[in-house]
Amino acid sequence: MERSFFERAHDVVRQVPRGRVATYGQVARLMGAPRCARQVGFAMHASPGVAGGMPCHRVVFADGSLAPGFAFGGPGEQRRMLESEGVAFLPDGRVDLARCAWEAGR
DNA sequence: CTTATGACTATGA
DNA sequence: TTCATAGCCATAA
Repeated sequence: MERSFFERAHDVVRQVPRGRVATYGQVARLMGAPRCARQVGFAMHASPGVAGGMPCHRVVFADGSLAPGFAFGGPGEQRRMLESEGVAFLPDGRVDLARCAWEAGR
């Protein structure tokens, strides 16, 4: 079975532990496509959702910003969900990558 | 084959 | 610091 780019992205995002966040570029690199951060984002959009085993809310921009136009029920909903998992936020409204950035194999 | 789109990232002003 | 633009590459038509 050939795994589409989507499925590979899903596979990597699924490995992100609770209370941790990963950047699109990081996910792309782990799946063997360091230049395909945008395609990862598109895969998230096309993902089955959190209920489908895809914690796409744990995937953020390289600077810790959350995805614009989010659709889990509202942008504030994603932040609430991440905080509920133990992710720290900065006063600017960005994720504290210095504390919650996910490292592969950990 | 080419063109258009996009939940990104890096760079410059 | 923030904002705008260019480059990147997979997928669809």
